[in-house]
Amino acid sequence: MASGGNGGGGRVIRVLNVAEKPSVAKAVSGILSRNQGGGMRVRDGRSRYNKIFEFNYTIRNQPCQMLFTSVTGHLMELEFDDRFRKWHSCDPLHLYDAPVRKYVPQDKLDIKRTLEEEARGCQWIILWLDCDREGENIAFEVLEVCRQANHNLNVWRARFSALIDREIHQSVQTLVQPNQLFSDAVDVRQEIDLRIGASFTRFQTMLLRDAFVLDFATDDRNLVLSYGPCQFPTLGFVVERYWEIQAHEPEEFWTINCTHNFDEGSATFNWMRGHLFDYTCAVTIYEMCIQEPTATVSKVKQQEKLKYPPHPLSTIELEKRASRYFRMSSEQTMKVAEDLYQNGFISYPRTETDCFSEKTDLRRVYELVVRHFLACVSKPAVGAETTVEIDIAGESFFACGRVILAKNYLDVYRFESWGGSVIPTYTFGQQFIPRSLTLDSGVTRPPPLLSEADLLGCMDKAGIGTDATMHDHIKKLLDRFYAIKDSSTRFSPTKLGEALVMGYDDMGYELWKPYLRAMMECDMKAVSMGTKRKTEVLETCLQQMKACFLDARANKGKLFEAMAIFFERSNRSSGGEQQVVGDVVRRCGLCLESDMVLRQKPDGNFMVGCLGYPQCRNVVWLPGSLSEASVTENTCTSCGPGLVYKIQFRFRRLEIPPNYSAQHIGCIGGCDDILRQLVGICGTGSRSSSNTFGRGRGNPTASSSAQRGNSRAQGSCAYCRQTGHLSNDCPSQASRSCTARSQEVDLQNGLENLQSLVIHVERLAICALPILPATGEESSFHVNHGSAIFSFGKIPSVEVSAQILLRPLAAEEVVVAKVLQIPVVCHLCQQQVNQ
DNA sequence: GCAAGGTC
Repeated sequence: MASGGNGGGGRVIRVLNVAEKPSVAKAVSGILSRNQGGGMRVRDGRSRYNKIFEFNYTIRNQPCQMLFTSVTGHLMELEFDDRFRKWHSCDPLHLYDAPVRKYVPQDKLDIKRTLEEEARGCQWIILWLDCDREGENIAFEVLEVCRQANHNLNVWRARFSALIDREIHQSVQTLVQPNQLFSDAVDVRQEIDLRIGASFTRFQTMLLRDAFVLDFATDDRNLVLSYGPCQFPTLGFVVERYWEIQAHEPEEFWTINCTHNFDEGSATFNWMRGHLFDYTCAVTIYEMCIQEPTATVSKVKQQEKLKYPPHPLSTIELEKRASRYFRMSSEQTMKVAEDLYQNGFISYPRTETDCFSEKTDLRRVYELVVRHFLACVSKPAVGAETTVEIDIAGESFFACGRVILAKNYLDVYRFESWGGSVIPTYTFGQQFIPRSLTLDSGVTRPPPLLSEADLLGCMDKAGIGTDATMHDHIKKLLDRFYAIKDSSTRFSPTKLGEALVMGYDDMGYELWKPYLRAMMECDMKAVSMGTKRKTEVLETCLQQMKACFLDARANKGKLFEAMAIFFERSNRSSGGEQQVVGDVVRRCGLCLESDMVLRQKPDGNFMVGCLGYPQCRNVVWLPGSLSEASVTENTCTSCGPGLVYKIQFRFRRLEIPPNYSAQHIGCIGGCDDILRQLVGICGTGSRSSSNTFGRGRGNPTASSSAQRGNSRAQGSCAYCRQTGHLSNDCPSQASRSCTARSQEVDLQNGLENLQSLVIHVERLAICALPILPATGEESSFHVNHGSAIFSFGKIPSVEVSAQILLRPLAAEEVVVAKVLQIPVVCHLCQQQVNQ
């Protein structure tokens, strides 16, 4: 370490030390002051929680007078400028550009004053914040406050991972500089979370709250329908499982069971085949067994089995187990853990625990923590397990028996058990006649609703929230009336929660899935590693989310439709008008039976839909920026079959780019470039699976709200959304890949038809950037493919709008990427995957 | 009245 500019020689310098929480300030001061002359003194700061410890210490031969205080987590918060704070102060869209500022909230002002006062009298500052990204960000918050009070501070960062003597002494002798990149990554997260959260929350609250009778809320005028990048995916997990259960169709299966009794006892033998769904097949085998029922022992295996104690308790594991064993909510568990920590019984509950108090306490969480610790350091339980296999008429059956030899850790860990079962002794080749041989039937059952432990597991796996915040997100679902928890701590969505997820799902968005958060996490990592710049990530992400927001707003009809399934319309809003039957635009090319007419939806968006609805769901959605539309008497000379009447459009000036005219006479038959471009820029009134401008493939009913229930389950096919098979086995896959192949050939043969390709990509995308990159311009965007993130590199020499996909890449998209010669590179292995 | 992240 360089010698401090204000230090030098033997003169004692004053060093301000700041920890993230009072307990760390106290613990580190205790370690550093031990065996130092003068001992340790404590005095109050302006905040009653954050004391100041004083002692002498020598850093690299420099005698120091150490002042050690703390903050309590983040010192600052990010907020919009005052003029954007009120909900009706601006269009929520502006929250993507509105100025934001960091400020010290009222309840942290006393800590700020302490820091300012103490910093004035010091030459050095050592930042002892936790060594993670949030800690680094807090370090810069502390620094900002202290530097304003004293410009000449010499700044150092202590890196430590445990509050043990050796590590603390070593870290203070090898001080480093704070890491700006780590802090930048947190700045990015904060700003994105704030802008997305506030814009979508205001949007959906103001859109839906007054439009429907939300009977569950006592005061629905003050209800907030919040959206957040963590709370919504958490809700998504709950809804997805709920839909999976709804979609489950019980299926009868058949199994053969065999029992054997003799002097030593009895045994139940299970059929090696498990069960069969084919009754005829099961009956045939059963009859074979009945005719030759003599059982011959074909295998006897004896082995020692160990049951291992649990791993040390992490915060999430503590929450899961308390929920499983005691049915305590994760929020309640964290409250108790916090209390135990405050009273000195357990170590800090929000980070991994590596020390345990010897004191005892009757509180259940404490008992769990202690017993868990004791189990961790105990020996595994030991059992002797016997497996016997028998043969009856060529069919195999097996039975297992277990004797517990030593309970070991199970003695102390009373929350777990290991059942034993005794079976008689069998020898190889032994024969016997079973006591019973039965053909039994059963039905498949759906998975259970998600338990709190399941939900925590899903969040943990998907990286939603941190160990300190997961329980908050779960509680938020309950507080917002998005989900309920039943008496067995299992979660199901409320009508509101289901409607919101359904609405976004019908738009084709996966805003309720964890991919967005995963992508943000990926970007944050890139910022903290220095491979991407903070401004670049912020700009890209917010631009994409703004486009997504615009698109969601243009498709708000889908949210309306989903809400209307569950709730009565309210007379408080003006959105309840009936749809008017409009003028005929053309004959429907899908059902060939009805006319397509121009209509304005209750939410204001325009569409050209088939009068054969609901039997025929052919629809063409028009740009979201339309204020008026009327069918003219002019017909298009290039589109067909049959007459296609042109439409007079009037667009909202502020919602279209300046180089487009607000008045336009256009055609929906597919020839109109201007209309197509405006759809690309402004989005449409819907993103239903029906095609835009009547092109491309479309399963006209795939995402219809009316089909809900059976089509959304996790177990349903990702391609056709039908149940009964997964995407791997999709019967439509064969024809689908043929389509993809022929399309590939078509496209390769005639890349002049690029417009349809652009539309094709758009239709599949979750949200489209409104800005078209210039031809050949370098750009990049990400694609989440299963668990891997792909990035599209150079935009090829065609005009195609950049996309951001928040879901796995479909086969057709891979073809599109291939045809466009877009390299798809795996972020994880850096290999090109579509060569 | 919005987010998520610290911690009291």
